[in-house]
Amino acid sequence: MESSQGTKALILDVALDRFAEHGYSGTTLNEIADKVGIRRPSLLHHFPSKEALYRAVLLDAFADWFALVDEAVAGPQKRGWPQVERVLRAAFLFFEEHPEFVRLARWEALEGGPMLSAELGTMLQPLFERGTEFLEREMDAGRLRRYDARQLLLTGYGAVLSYLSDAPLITSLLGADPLGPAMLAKRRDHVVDVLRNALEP
Amino acid sequence: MESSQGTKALILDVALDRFAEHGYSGTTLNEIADKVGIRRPSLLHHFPSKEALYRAVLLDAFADWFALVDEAVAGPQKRGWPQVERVLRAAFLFFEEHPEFVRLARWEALEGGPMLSAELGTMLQPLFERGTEFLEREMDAGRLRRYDARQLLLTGYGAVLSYLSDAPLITSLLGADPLGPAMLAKRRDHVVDVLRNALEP
DNA sequence: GGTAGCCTACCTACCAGTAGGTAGAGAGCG
DNA sequence: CGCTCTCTACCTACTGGTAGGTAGGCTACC
Repeated sequence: MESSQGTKALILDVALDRFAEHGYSGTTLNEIADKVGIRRPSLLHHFPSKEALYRAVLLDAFADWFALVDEAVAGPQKRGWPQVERVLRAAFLFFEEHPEFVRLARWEALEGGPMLSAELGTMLQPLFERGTEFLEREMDAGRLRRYDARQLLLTGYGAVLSYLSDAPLITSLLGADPLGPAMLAKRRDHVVDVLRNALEP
Repeated sequence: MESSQGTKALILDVALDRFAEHGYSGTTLNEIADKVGIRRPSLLHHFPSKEALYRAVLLDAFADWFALVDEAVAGPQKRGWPQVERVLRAAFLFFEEHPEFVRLARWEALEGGPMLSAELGTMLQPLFERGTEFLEREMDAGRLRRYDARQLLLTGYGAVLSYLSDAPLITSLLGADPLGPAMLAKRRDHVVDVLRNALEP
């Protein structure tokens, strides 16, 4: 019971870390089991298969993300750019604090594994639609410059997540740790800045 | 000789396709050999190891990319936004025509394999620096709105490449093929649009 | 209270399958 | 002939997953 819960949670923790680091096919169960401190069969006692473990990790991670979005949207509703900035900053902060989530999502987006097309797609779609509708409403009201709302969401997605997921590459380009506090703050302000100038009417 | 050259080129071709599709660890030599139409040992006659093959593929792909950049920059130099748009559109077109390159680069950026930090990093850095210098010059001259030039380059990188590399995810969000001609044109114009509004003084 | 039965968590030993890579022989050709 | 290319046959290492067993805690019944 107690040790079970602890172990299971620990496995999920370690697995998130490894899958985020090396992707699904780049991670082995032995690797995870070793880090947890048990043998592979013991790991498979808690999760019936590698894929089941991966699913659990993915669903867990996205549950956190959905929770954040709900919370961010539930807050004091503003209009036009201020609301966009509010959500943008909340998302950025979440990603900063969950770098494993970002990389996990990126792997998933690249691989387009079975999880994605099936469950994740249908989980993300409503979110995407909600964002689209908000942007279109604000554009119609003239509070934001007009763009294709879906394209705009994808632009934000790319601008924010690429930086955080591609840290290895960006490190070698910038010659500095892109995930350090100073650089993160710089990045956050930059993206906000660019989008504000592009969006404010 | 002839068949050797042909086979070697064919191997590189197929390997690019597979590595772009499933990444390094998700691709097997058998998979490549099968598609080429030879046995794995025959493949290993042309490239001493999987890693060597991967290196060759990566270097080949980036050689194409560097060639394009040189060409794009060599053209009739303009100033301010028009030059940015020119290069941006050239890059976008190149990526559209080389979707395998985009995904390969993305995978590399994520994995941050040994290739990246060592060779690719040092290959991309001068390019990055050149872009930075151009942007800073134009900003100093007041022909572009002021931003952190490096951050701006990374934003462009993310906005363009995410869309093209994450096609599987975006398909399920958009409910349409993001790599179809119509969608590509839409994306191209959107990114140009956003950046113009953000950059023109 | 002791003890029999069951359950959870973990182990070692093993399975079949597949990964990348090697050895060596045969074919075709200059 | 020698050289290049390809093959079959093989190797070792390791993959995800299974079989079977053990230690220890909880519950129930005498």
